[in-house]
Amino acid sequence: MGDWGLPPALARGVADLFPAGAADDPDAQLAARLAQAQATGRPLRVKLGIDPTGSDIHLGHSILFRKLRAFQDAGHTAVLIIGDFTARIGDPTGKSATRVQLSEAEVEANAATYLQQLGQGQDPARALLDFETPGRLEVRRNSAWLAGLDLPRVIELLGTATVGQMLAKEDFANRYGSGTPISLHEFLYPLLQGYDSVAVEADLELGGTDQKFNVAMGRDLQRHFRLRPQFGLLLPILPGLDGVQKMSKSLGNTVGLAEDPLSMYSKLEKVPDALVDEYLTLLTGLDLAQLPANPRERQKAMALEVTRQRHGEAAARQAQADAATLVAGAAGRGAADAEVPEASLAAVNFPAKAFYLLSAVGICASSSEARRQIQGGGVKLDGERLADPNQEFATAAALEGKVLQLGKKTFRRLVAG
RNA sequence: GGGUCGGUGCCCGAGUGGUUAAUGGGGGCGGACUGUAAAUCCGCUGGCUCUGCCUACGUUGGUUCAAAUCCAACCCGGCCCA
Repeated sequence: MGDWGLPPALARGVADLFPAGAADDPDAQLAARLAQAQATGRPLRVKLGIDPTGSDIHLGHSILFRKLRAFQDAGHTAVLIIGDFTARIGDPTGKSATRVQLSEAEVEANAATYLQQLGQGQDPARALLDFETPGRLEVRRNSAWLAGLDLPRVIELLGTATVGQMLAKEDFANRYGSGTPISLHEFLYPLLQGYDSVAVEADLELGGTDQKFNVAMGRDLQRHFRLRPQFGLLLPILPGLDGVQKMSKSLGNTVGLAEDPLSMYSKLEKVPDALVDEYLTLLTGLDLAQLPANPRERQKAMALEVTRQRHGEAAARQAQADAATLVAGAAGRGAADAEVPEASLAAVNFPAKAFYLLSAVGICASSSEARRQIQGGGVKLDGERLADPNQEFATAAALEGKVLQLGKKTFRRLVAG
């Protein structure tokens, strides 16, 4: 990755930037366009679209928001597009199957959660985006212009792309090649995303590297509608905690922004060594050269910094200390001192057998699973291994205040209703 | 619309009348080891307050003492043809 002629805060972690033509051409070189914006006093409109298809934002998404924030801080306008309409089609990118379509209500609820997690109405010091400074943020919903498109307009859009172009797109090509169904409406998705760029008159669109096709489509459409085509600035796809696949909720390898400090820290401090520097680059502003060379120390530094961004210095330090205590195996007293999520005994009917307790308290997904975990030796109560799934607890009083542990990293302090 | 092949547990994928929650692999979880990791080894991987009872092989019916396995209709998909 070069510096692309951009200031460090904007250039950090960039995977691709296009077009990249003559250095002094503000239509072909982002650095030149930035200079032009500076000179004319007209900030750039930086577009980032998110489809509210899930309920949580995770670190994989956050790298895009961080970049958007960097543009805000440089004085530009972030145009955050809530894909409330496109979410109902589903972006076929990266999908091996047609996405399930969502209802309007689901989409709305997700959108609200997203904004909250991005920092709307939250402490500005920990907010991901700048919601405060006037002129730095526009939040738009694409149903505003997409829901009312009439058929002639849709046909016009469809006429700007060819089947060949669509099938050249990797995801479609794979699916077509392997005989997996592709619905026609999925071809519409890139066009609609591109049309968003037309509607908001974007100067620049941010996206993951997998968005190149869609971002390029935006340029084509803007040209078609006689607008100045946007730049595309692409960031790497953040690998998930497994270090192999991209971070994605459905793969269960995510760290959510809404997670508590302890679980955030403990997940991050054990990412594969090979990933640590990438996480540092994409998720923090730390100078890699200044960090200790020892991989374990780098993991900790990364985990601490990411947790700090979200939860503040004190909470992050506490999480680090707690994580050390918990994992040291001192589950008994040690864990009792640490910050352990609580689990209510209110829903438990006594007398309760051990396996039932585990599921009733929510630490295991089912009582059968709980039974297996106990039999597998993975469950401890106040540091003592439970051996018998059928062990009975007569009353809640006998359990209150104790810490139930599953494996090495799942703890629940039992509290009365 | 016609022909043909196919729809199995989180995923892939065996299984074609009868010990069975259903071979194997992946993934996941747990144990040992370790740097809280990786690699390796071991165990588990439908549900239920469970020494038993439920629900499962696209859907619905049917044939059988007995079906994921046979029959029918329907739904969904791939490919070829139109």
